[in-house]
Amino acid sequence: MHEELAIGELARRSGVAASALRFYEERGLIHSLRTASGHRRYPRAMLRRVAFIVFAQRVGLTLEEIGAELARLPRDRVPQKADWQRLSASWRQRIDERIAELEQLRDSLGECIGCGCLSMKQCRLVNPGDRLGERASGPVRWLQGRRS
Amino acid sequence: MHEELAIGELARRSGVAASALRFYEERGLIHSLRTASGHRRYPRAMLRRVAFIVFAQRVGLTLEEIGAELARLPRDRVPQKADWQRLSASWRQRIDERIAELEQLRDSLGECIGCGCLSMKQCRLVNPGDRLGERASGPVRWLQGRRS
DNA sequence: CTGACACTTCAAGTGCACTTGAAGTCAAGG
DNA sequence: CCTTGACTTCAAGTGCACTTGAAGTGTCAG
Repeated sequence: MHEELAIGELARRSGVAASALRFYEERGLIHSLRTASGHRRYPRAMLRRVAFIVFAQRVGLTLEEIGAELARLPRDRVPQKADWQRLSASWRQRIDERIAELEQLRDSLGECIGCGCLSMKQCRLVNPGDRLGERASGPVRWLQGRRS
Repeated sequence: MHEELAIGELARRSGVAASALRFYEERGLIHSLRTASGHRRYPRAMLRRVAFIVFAQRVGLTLEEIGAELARLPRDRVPQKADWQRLSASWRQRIDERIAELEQLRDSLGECIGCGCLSMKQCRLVNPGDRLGERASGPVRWLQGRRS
């Protein structure tokens, strides 16, 4: 087993397509060293970085936001467990907010959907007061507050 | 207050842009009657239908899926509370699954992100065994199971 | 040396959910 | 009658996250 990974190997191990990895590099989310012939080589630690990207996407961050998070990692050394934990700490709140929204949505099924309150006078879904940590490209106002 | 709504009125009351309403009509999600001059007129019940669409999107359904759900509504009468509840009943499971995923994600923060298990041998995030009820256009394999 | 296959760049295409713009029509007040 | 604003259609554009294709180079087994 080699010390460094080719793009195909990283793709296979991470489950992320090679084209996506090149795209991430273009966007500055990951970096690569090159062989004399121009082929990308990744240190094994890149696997964890790609993992972070995938997880963060599931949490609902855009690639731009993920890039901003990754920029907070130390550049002078390989990130340690504590570094990753520090970054992902901010996810916790985001996840909790999204869970709260989904629970409210669930508990309101049949109540708000079925009733006449959707004219937005008194429905408790109208102003949940939480920001939604989810990529939602659809129309939002019932349930408030655009993509944040 | 008129018995029927113009598109601007429906847009204002629902918070959904008029252009989006026209788009929904094009996709068959909503329908309109026309005045002699071709302007759209919506019955007040359309407000609830649009509400359903917005809510369903927050739950993570695509417009195509929402259209399929709406097609199950009775066509010979205005949908009643029970009709809407029947449709949204299927959301409950979807919401619960998504909540479970988020909880697992949250509880694994720092544990899986920080550790070395992301080489996908033993990480418990790799095979959560649940289908993710979320539009996720990103790469998926850690955390399994593409968009459905 | 010859295939086969992995890799390279760059441009264009995809899917979803819309939005925007152009060009024109309709409705109501002054 | 004139203007203003809401409406109409149709085509094209947008943002995100990639994917696909073309044309070419590198690597390695036999």
